Amino acid sequence: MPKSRSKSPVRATVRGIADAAGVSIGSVSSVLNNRHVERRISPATVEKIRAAAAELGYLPNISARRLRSGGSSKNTVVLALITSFEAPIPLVKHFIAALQRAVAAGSDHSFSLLIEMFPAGHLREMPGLLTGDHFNAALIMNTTAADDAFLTRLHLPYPSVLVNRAIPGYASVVEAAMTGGRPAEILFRSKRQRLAVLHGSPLTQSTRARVDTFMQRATQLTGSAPAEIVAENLSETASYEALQAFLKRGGKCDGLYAVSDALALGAYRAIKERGLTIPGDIAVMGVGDYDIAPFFDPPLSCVGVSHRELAEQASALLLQQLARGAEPGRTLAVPLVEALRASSGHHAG
Amino acid sequence: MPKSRSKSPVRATVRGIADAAGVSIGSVSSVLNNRHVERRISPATVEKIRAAAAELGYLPNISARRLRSGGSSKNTVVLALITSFEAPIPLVKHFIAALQRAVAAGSDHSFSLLIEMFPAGHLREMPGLLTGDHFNAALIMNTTAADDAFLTRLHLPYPSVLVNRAIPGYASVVEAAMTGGRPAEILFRSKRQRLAVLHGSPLTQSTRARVDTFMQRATQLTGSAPAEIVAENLSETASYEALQAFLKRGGKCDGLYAVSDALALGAYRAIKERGLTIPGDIAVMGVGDYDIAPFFDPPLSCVGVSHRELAEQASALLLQQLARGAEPGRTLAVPLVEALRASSGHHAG
DNA sequence: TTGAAGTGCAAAATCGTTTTGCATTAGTGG
DNA sequence: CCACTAATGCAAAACGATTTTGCACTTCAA
Repeated sequence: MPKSRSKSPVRATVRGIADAAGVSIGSVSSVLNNRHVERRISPATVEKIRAAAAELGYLPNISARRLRSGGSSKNTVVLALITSFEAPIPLVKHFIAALQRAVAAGSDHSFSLLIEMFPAGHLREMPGLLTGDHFNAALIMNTTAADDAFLTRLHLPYPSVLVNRAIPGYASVVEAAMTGGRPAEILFRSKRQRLAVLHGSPLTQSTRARVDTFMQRATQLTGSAPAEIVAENLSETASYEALQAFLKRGGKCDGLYAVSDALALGAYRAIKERGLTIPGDIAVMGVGDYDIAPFFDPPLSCVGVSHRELAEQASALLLQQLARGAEPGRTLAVPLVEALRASSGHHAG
Repeated sequence: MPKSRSKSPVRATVRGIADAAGVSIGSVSSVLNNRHVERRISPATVEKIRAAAAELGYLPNISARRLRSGGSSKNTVVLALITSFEAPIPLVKHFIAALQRAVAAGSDHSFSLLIEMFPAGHLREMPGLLTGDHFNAALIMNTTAADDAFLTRLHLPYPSVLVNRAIPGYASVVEAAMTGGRPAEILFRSKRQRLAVLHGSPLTQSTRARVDTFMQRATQLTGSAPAEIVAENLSETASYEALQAFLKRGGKCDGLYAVSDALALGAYRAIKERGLTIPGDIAVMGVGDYDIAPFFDPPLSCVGVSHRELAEQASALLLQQLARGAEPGRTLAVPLVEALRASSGHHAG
């Protein structure tokens, strides 16, 4: 006779089903995996077990299952991609791809990729973050200042790489410093004198840097500070409305730096609707985070890091940490790439 | 004295470390979790254990860890998003978001989301797919015909929902049938007589349906079969080149249906470069899979399913299956939505 | 010298599953 | 009625980790 645990609320485990059906857990497992024929379980018993399983709403515990029958994927390394819900997903896509490539390229382990999302500012509440019992290593992006403060205070007990955030003690991959400086130079060389910068709200560590370095270099070159146009959020629509309002109230500029391509796209519409031309009346620079920037009308000039490159470096750094044990937290700067197209007055590309 | 297992190659487990350091596994665990101070492990022992762990390149087995110290997330349900590498990722984004919303909305379980990618046509080789020991339920998209055949033959032993594929026995969410018919009607009503359809290669089950229904309805309305323009792949560039070639060799049309927005964007460029206008010379219809279609120049008219809606329905269906046990494989058709904008000769939106 | 307090670590229990070996019962032929 | 096979399903041993318990030793004070 199978021993019963006699716990008050029957949990939906093999043991719970076994108790409910009055059989042993071995039999339950056999039936649940459709091995009942080769294990020679009688039809009546199979039926009893199936009924009990359905009744209890059984769902197998994946951890237990993998632990027991690991097979080839015995010690699977679990990689987590941790990002806030508000993330620009095109970036996420590159990370998924880069991790997959890095993993495929060469490794004795087998990997699986977990996506964890948290509401911006609430990283600390993510289950498993502190105990490290959900993954072996993590790639963390799109954190807010509050999240960063939290990470600074408590060092995570497993390999982790931050994207576009430099925090002491962590490995990180960031975009090169002059992301804002180059656009200022390019617009200036294109004979623009009244510059403006367009950004969303709130500013992150990296967009803040873009705005600041642009302001600084632009002021240096043109002798006057650029206008700062702030959209309500990071969407095309918000950008469109912000620039429309700027132009309507008589704002003037002949060179515009949008700190994301989504903003640039919204700006395009506002400029054209106003009857102005690109780059004739206003030259526009973006950062190259949309793959389709070359298909804007006119094609958008960009200065920024390649998302693909950023993702590639971050993945590599993570796997290195995993392989070599505790690597000192190194910060890697990804170099800028320029793509000059028609929107800045260069010939179409 | 701790008992040793004396296995030839020392594996990187707590036991392996314990053997190497000559201590018990309990002590190893304490040190590895930085509990050594409250567990009163001597500094010398701590050092020995740390050295052995580093030497062996220890990585904790996540399954074992979760199994033992599950805590609140004791029975975590693992949801997998399975897609081919070649997937249009914008869709993936919607699924991630929809699953997260559905899960947050109401459930007694805690969930975690796994992303699994496979090379198109090689779904069958995915580890854990048949045994079901990697996840509790799966949402499967972007399969090829070969993958579909495989799924037909072997029924997966856990709840699963297919996206844009109808296979007997599986629950699935597909776009409504007339995705191609409506664009034909809209272009015809807009006084276009020489229609054309632009698609990539290879055709999937759903793009094939779009092309076919368009062809059929267009022929019915205009009295002649539309031209079929085939791009080499699904990219903007391929589309640009295909339409450019078509126009260069004297191909004529005044109404174009592109079966994805990426293709439409490439088409825009080819049309404009040729000195033609949209919608004056050629009216264009897309399917609305780019969020930024309203920001095309001119704004792109679309008839298609909302990706958000598709993802929402699929997630809901998956969670229903999970909750109610085995639900009969139901196919859900997501209705079409129309957004008529300037590109089809309607007023700008 | 002896009891108490303190130290360091081994051993055992546990998480939920799968699988292997074995014990029991039923069925059959002589 | 006995022996032998077939049928059935139970018990126990893993899987790799964490946590709790408790034993053996030291050290110290009385």
